[in-house]
Amino acid sequence: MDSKQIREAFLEFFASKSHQIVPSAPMVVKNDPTLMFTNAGMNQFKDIFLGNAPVKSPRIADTQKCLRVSGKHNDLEEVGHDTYHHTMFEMLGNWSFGDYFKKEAIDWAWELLVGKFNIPVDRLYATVFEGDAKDGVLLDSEALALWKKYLPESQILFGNKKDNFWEMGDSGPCGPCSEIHVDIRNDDERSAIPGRALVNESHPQVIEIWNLVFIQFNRKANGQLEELPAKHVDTGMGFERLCMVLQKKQSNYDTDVFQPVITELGFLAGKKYGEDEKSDIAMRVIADHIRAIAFAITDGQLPSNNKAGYVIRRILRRAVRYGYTFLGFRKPFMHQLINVLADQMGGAFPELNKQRDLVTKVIREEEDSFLRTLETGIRMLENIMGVARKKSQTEISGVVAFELYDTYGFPLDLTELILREESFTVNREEFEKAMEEQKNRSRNATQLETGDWIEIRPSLESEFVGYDALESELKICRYRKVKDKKGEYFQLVFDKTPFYAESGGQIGDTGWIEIEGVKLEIFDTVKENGLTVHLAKTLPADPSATFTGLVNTSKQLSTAGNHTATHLLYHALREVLGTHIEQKGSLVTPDSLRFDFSHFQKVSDEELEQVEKRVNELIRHNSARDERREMPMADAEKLGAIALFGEKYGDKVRVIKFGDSIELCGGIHVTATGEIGQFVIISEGSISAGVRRIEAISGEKAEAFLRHKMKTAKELTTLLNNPSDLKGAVEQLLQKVSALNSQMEAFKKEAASGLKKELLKQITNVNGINFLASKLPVDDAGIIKDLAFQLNGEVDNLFLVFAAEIEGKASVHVMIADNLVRERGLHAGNIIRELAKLVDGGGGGQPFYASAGGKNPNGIPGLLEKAKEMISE
RNA sequence: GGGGGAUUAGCUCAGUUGGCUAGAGCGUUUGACUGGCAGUCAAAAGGUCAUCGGUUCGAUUCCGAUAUUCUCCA
Repeated sequence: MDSKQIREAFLEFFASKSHQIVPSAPMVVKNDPTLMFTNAGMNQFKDIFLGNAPVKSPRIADTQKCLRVSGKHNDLEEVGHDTYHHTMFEMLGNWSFGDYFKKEAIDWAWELLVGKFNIPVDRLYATVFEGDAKDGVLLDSEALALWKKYLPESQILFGNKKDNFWEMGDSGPCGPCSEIHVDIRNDDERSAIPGRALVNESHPQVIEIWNLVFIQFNRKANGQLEELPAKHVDTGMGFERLCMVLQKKQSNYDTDVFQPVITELGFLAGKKYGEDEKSDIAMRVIADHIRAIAFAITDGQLPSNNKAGYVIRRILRRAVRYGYTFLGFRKPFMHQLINVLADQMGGAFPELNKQRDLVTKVIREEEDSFLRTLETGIRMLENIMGVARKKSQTEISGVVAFELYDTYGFPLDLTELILREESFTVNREEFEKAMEEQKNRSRNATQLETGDWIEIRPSLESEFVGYDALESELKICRYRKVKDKKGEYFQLVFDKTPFYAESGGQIGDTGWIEIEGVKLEIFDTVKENGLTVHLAKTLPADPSATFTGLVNTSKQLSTAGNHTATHLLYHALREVLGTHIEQKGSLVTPDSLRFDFSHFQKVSDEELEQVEKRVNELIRHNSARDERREMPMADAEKLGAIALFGEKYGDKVRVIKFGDSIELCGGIHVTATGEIGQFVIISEGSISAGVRRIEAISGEKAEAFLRHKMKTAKELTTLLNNPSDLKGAVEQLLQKVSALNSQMEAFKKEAASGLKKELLKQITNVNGINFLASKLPVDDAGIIKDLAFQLNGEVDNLFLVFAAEIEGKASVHVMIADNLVRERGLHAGNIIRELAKLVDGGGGGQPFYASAGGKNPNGIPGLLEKAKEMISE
């Protein structure tokens, strides 16, 4: 079976057991502060497990794109070195939400693996939770009994809390799990050492393939477990591993999931996979990472310099690093693999095919930029080695290596590699120490304490009523205190709320909750795991009372205007530039809007003008908002509604339509486009390869902006005596200024040359030196400097002192011919320090030229005298 | 969120006890050589040294803030 058939077989099997098959959620997670990427199949159902969302379908199965870069079983730096760990992988899973439990989960797992996939029974092992005294949980005898139906006891193992008890976090739903392991070693090895001894021992050929989690408890913040009323099943089977087992390979990378990319890579590098351990590792690293990067980008996460985007950038750089070191690539190469990848996986994940060009471009750009970073690092390393050589050291300080890594992003392994070639070593201990310090600093800075939720009344979902009202009666269901470095605040959850939580680029509402004339400020509203959480500095006196929630209407109105304007902008962009425009990001605040979209060139001024004009036209059409809150996804698609890549949508979606602009959107909008009033584009630019950003304003802000512009223009017109052609008048003015300037330059030059002639006459011979000391009638230090340099070029053996009064202060300059500096040991800097005392000032400079200033211009005559005395000695 | 860097010509970057009339390479323009192109040589243009404030006689350089950006950690 090839990988496509395996994926299909899994989904078909569970469909036949009345499971609803759902698409994979995006790999990039939104609305969950604890998670950046989907790292397990259950992530998209977290809301349901937490009880924040209702069960839509009791039985579900899917294949889920997951990304793991850190965690207890996974370290980015290890991926590629073995044959079965990955950054991105597919997790096949089946779920029961309060429906079937252990019996069906185990029976079906068996039916599929043994009955359908024909995995030999003697190669399978199951683990069962042994119980934990501290938690007061007994051995999972139910699971044990079920396994005994299929497996001899010699193939059933008991696992402790670490291996066989699954928890989502410090608190929340949890329960025992049962893992299925498979032994794919050859018969000789199997008879030498029983597979039983190798289960959970990180053996590459005795591996866990499927984990069946039985969620039956809820762990409270105090650590206690309570039995859940509705029990769930959550399973996950690593797709790549399954393919390895079924295709009878010894490595995930030997399956048809990775081989096409590896073959292409070998072609590009001129190497064959399987001939050299080091280049094999590099090829595995790249084959793995290219998938992670490509899917992250299609899910809307571009590489960037922080958060999730930075994780993607680091994965890409790791791959480039391996290609650079072990495959000899010196030019971008990763982007050339996208075509093969898209051909192979675009069927199951169409988003990859659709965005092939963008992915290629973005990766190429990133590769270029990292190769530049490497160049800079290599240059710096060469300097460092040069210094070390001079001091005849052979060890480079770990602090220096750490600086290279920490500040310039130059990886330690490359540092060591390059140093080794030149017979240097690096002090690793110092490096580790510096790293440890950095980690401690970060940890201390991110202390965040969250208290237990205090429940006032039970609630399943907090109902959002803000589409219809900006004011509503509400009750607090639960609250908790959160403490971070800056202070503490409270998170409140209401039974229903008119406050819009930050989502889809639109920032959260602010406002108040009021009781008997007392107002409590809500300073932000956010979404956490599908729950709308309101932030307040303090708690009300009686949290159990009924309040009136009041949204800050003026702010929200501006926000709504900007949000609708964003839709119109998107629409206009597609009209003017073409339908290849895809939204890549959006920020809607009361003050402005920001819209990122895919487009491969700069948007020209003409196009920008056209877009702006079109949006204002759409505003004047005054199209009324046509809102459908519960439209089935299929109908929305038929309507031609625009959806976002990387956004998770339910079966029922909200559709917002203004004229021909139709989008899936949960945000707040004006009732008709006319309310926006006005739309002005402020800037257009690039934020990454193939992605442009437009910033714009609307409504009152736009009006104020234009008024200000007009006022400026009007003031200019007045200043220029009301010319009929303002631009022409300014041009004329500029011309005049530049003509005057050059004239003035000429005059100045003439004056200076007159002055110069005069000064030349004043030169006297003192002690064989051509001496000149003069107070100049000049008010620009630059001219004095100029004169000094000119005279120095024309007169030999020159020693000159110039002084002038500029804006009530003294300015003094000393110039000494080079030969005098050399022969007589004169130093202008030292001399001027002496002289400057006479004008209550100080100064300095180089041996041949120095300048000084002083507060007392009356000292100038004395200063000039003193200069002569100094030279006469 | 915390730490460390960077911001100098169109681009890539130099520029240390604070004072060198701020430089290099590439690119651009012009000229010369050449039948033409490529090329070589010569010359020129191009800088609010990110912004604002402070220290100082004097700041690209030191200090502080802001913006942008890179990088590491969480």
